[in-house]
Amino acid sequence: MEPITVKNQDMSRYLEIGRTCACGSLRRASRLITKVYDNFLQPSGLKITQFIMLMSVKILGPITITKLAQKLLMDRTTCTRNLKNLQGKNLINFEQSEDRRMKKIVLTDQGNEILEQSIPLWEKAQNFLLDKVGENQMARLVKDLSRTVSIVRKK
Amino acid sequence: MEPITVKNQDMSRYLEIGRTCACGSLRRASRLITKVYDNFLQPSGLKITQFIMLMSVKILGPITITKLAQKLLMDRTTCTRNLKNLQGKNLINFEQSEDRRMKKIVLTDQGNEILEQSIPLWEKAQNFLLDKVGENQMARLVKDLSRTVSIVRKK
DNA sequence: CTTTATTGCGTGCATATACACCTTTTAATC
DNA sequence: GATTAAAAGGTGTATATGCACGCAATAAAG
Repeated sequence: MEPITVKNQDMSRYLEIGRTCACGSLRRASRLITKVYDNFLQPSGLKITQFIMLMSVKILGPITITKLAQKLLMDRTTCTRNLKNLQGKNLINFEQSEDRRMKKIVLTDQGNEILEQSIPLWEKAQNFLLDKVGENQMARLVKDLSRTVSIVRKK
Repeated sequence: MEPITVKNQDMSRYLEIGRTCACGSLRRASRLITKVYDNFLQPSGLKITQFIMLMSVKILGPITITKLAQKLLMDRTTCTRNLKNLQGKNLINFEQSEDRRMKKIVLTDQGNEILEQSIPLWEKAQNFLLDKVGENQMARLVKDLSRTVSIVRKK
């Protein structure tokens, strides 16, 4: 019987890892929730990532790629390519700056328009979750995520 | 003054969306935490996604692609391609089943070995987070994520 | 036993993500 | 002012992600 016992012990260790891995939980949830938002946003032609980037540019005004990437905790080169997609859809554009190393990202008129149109769709997704998960639960989750990020980023 | 007032009102609306979007929070956190685990796992040659998939195959035994994808809340075709990478590294393989539609995923010997070797690296990452975030905080986050996923998945 | 539905899987396409490495431009140092 | 350091950005490569569509094998319906 011993081999079986040993095997079972090992298995419970693996199960424990599977249950407790913070990254696994995050990525699983991220995939699921992303799909929810993407589905609701579909009529706008935007995915939630694109919506978030447009919204960020709207809020942070003309901003450089590097700084936007920092705000979104995204690799700069990821940001570059995501922005290129948005430029291809005519939703953002790049302004040449005085400092010729950098360019400033700005929303186009069409970008503003699409963003405005997609906000109600975002609200539908958000409310769908609020209804299901509960307002308190959801607020706590968002807050905990934000706090976790702050702590982990601290050097 | 009115145009400015209106403009500011709109801006606070955008800010509110940016702060409260569950998907934005999740994806930001997911990017950051993924990087933490990927860094710790680097000596193993695995990324956290691959580690999780190997671990899942270890736990769920010989399992079909579709069922593994369901467990991981991952699109089946994503699962297929991720598995193809792992097969390329000789970490998993496919067994032909009686039902010739399906194949069963199994760990190779090398897959078992690499998984075993990478567990201490995963533990380093997990402990790094536990230290920073705190045990209770982290447990709550993982639990909340799991609960959220359960609720959202319910039809 | 044929027809139809379902199940499991693969591929093409597009987006998202990040690392390594490189170029260009500005800032700092001497 | 020349040299060096730092900052901003781009490209190549690789992995991760999911949708639309199609194929083959099995199960269900008639």
